[in-house]
Amino acid sequence: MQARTLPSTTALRVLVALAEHGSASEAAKAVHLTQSAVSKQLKGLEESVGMPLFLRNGRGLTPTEAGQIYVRQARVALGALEAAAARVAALRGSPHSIRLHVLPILGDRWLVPRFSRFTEQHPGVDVQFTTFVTSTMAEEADAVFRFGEGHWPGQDADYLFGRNVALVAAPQLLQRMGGIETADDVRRYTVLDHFQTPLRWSEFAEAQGLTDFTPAHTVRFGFYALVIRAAIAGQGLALVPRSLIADELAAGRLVNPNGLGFFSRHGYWLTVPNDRPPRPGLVVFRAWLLEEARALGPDA
Amino acid sequence: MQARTLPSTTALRVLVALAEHGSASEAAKAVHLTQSAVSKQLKGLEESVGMPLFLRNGRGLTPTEAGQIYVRQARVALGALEAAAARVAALRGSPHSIRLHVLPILGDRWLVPRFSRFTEQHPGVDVQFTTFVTSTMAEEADAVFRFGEGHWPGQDADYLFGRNVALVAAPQLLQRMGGIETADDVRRYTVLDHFQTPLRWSEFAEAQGLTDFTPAHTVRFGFYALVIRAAIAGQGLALVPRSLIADELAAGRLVNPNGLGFFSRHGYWLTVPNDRPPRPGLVVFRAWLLEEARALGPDA
DNA sequence: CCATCGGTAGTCGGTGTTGGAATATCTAGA
DNA sequence: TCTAGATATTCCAACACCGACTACCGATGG
Repeated sequence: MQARTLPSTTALRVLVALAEHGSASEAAKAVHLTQSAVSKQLKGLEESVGMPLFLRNGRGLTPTEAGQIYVRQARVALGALEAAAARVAALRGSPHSIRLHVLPILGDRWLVPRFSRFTEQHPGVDVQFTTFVTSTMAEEADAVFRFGEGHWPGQDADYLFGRNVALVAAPQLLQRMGGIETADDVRRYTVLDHFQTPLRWSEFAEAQGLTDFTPAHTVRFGFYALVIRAAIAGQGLALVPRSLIADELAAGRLVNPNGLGFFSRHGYWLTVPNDRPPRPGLVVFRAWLLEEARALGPDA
Repeated sequence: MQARTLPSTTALRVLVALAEHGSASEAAKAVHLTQSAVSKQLKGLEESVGMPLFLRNGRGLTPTEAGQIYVRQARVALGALEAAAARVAALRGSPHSIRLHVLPILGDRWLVPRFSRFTEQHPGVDVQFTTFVTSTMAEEADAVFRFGEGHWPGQDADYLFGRNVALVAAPQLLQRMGGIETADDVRRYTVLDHFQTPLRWSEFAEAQGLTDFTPAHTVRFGFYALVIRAAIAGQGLALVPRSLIADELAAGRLVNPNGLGFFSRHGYWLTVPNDRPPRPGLVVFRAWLLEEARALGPDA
């Protein structure tokens, strides 16, 4: 009943990772493959589809219209599979398995890098991650990472970090555009934004006492990873939680002119439904997570 | 971000085929693999999930609770991929590619066996099948096979066949239970039914002039293939369009006691949306299809 | 204009997966 | 117990896939 062979699941993961990271090299890291493999997966997929899914622009990859369609559907497909795994795990009801719903940027930049330490300390706890959003996903998870002000009905929320937001840019951009001394200088720049956290720039303007804040140009992205990527590429200014870009600041790929930034009302939280007793594994995980967050310091 | 490896897409197709056919051997035919490969795919899937997905009862396979969850989600995943292919094909807009939405039983038993003749005669037409139902699927298809009375708003419908319904049973069952002379004898039997065409038995009773028709027992299935399979296995009586079981009747695996049956108001139709001009390929396909249907004879 | 840098594409070889054929095993039913 | 019809297993060949490496391409900066 099938005309051609269906794409493999790794091809789907590659596709989604490409869309989220905008580059084969970075997508490769995310899916634990090499750039070569990612490139070939994409090529194979494009051949089977019969048209290009991503545009090569010498500076990364951007999805074509067909690519966007495929990415969206790949997300649905992968989400379905994760949901199946989650529901079956719930069926098994092992008290030491927990299901987490993680925000992509948080998983990539913060949780995964330090998660190996947790598995070393607690080998008995089986943690299942999920990053794809399907309608029922949030309810099925034992704990959900969320972005917001800390109030969600029916949820106990523990603050992790993310309120300390820094204004960052690529050093070359600042050099070219003539530096940033005060917040007012920001007006001359292109600013980079994220669809789902659109309040950042108005919060920034408010915190800096700026009125009539209208940047020269705004570019929006669907994924935070792309915002960071664009900032590194010198495409504009970004507002990013400091803890997410510690590496880039240390390496000098991004700079924080004059220490400009602010404390946001919005941050990253771990939420647990308060209508059911927490699983034993979850208690352990939450304790570990909060300890890791505390290690970032009081102003994270 | 993924704990274990995700199932391959062929594993998903195998899973769905298993659920629809209830047997590894038949599922193998449906997905164009051998029974051996199907068995191994299932085993691999169960190992990665960590619990059995199907119960082996010596007479086929029936899904466990976990299996049902996985089958449902696999269906969603495969549907998403098919939708992606369909939407991209629409994007490409090749006038000679057409997208069909086929009922599983019709595809398996009627369309696929004779479809090779079509591709021989019309190599230029690229036909894409879809059997999985996702919300938007029916709208995206250029033509849809439907079961009903022939009236759908906004659709032009051509009758194919399926109104000539036969009462069938396995010969051993009749032998054991003492044969069926008149429709009245049916009351003593277990009858097999399909969730989505529940009117068959009441139509039958009405056509035979039976009042107070309450069979000894009713067993319902989600797929018509399972109804036929159960009938062959001697689990009860079934009402099936004659054209779908010509092979079984000819081979004696099923018999039609006393020629009992009736002409239903419901049959199989090909419907085409009447709000857009049909694609060139579709015109060719429809003509071919109606010719094939006419070849079944006037009483099909 | 050229060198460099950061990225993608292609080639080659080893490895692991997968499917088919044949066979063993199991179960229900006579 | 025997048989028919199903599933499970074993062995093997073919293939897909990944990784390392190299080639290549475009943008950028001197």
